[in-house]
Amino acid sequence: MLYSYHHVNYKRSSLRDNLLAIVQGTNTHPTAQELYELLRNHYPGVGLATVYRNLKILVEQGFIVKVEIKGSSERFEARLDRHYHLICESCGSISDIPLQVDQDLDSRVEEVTGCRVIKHEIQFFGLCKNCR
Amino acid sequence: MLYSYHHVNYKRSSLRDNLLAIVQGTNTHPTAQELYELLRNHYPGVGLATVYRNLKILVEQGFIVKVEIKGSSERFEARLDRHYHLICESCGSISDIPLQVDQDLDSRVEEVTGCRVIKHEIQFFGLCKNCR
DNA sequence: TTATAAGATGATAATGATTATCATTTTCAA
DNA sequence: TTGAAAATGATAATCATTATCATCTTATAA
Repeated sequence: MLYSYHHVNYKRSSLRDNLLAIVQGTNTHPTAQELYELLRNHYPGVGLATVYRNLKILVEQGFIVKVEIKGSSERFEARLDRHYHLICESCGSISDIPLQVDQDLDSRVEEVTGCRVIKHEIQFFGLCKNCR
Repeated sequence: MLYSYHHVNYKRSSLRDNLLAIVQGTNTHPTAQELYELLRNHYPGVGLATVYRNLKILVEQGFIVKVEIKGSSERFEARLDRHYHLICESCGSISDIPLQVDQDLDSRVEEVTGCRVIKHEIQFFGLCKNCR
C-alpha cells in the first residue's frame, strides 16, 4: 500500500518503519547521529545519509517533529501534541514540560504587535532533575 | 585603557567599536554576513573571520547578544533586556515583541518538573506587519 | 619616545552538520 | 514479471562557523 503526501509516492521501507519505531520509543529527543547508531543494531550497513533522508520524510509525513535547540544538532521526537522543552545547561538533555500550552498568548501578541501569529514555542533553560 | 573580562585583556580596536555601533544602531537582528557587508563600507579590507571573532568578543563582554533562530544563521542584537521574538515565516525577519517577560513562568515550571529553571525564551511564528 | 609583549587582523584551511549526487538495488502496481 | 519510481550506500558538496598562522597594531613601562 502506498501512502502519499506532497509530490511523492513513498514506497514502504522497513528501515524507515524501524527508524520511526525508534523515535516513537524514546523521549530523549535523539539526534540523527544517535538514531544512526541505534539503527545500526538492526541495519549494520546503513548510511548516515539514509537516516537523514528518512527523518526528513517522516517529518514531512507528520509522523515525527524536528526539534531545533540552540547550540545542538537537530533533534527528533514523536510527540505530536504541542508542548514546551527544558534544556539542561549541564548535561544538554532535553525534557518535555508537563504544562498546558498557553493558547491566549498568540492572540495577545497579535493585539500588541499587529502581526499575524500562528504559533509560539518556549524553551526553558536550567538543570534537569539529575543535574540539579 | 584596557578593559578585561574572562581570561583576556582586549585591546581597543576601532573596527570592533564600529561593529558594536552598527549592531546598536539597528533592530533587524543582523547576521554576521550582513554585518560584514555593512562594515566593509568603513573597512573595505575587513575579513569575515574578523567579524565573527569580534562578535564573539562583544557577546562575551556583554555588549551584544547572540540570537539563535531555527532555520537561520546566528543573529545579533544590542538590546540587553529580556524580550521575546517573532519570526516572520514569509520574509524571515525577526521583530521584538513589546510584551512583559513572564517572571512567574520559570517558578511554575520548577514546581511542575522538579528541575531548576534559570530562564526561558519564547519565539512566536507568523507574519510580520509588512507580510500579513 | 621607544621597545616589547599581547592582541588584532586578513587570508585561508579546517571543521561539523546537513544535503546533493549517482550508481545500484528494491518495491509495487499493472 | 516487468518497468517505473523510490530507496539505499558511498561519497562529494555545501554552508556557517571556527582555527591557524604570519603579519600588523596597540598599550604599557622603561
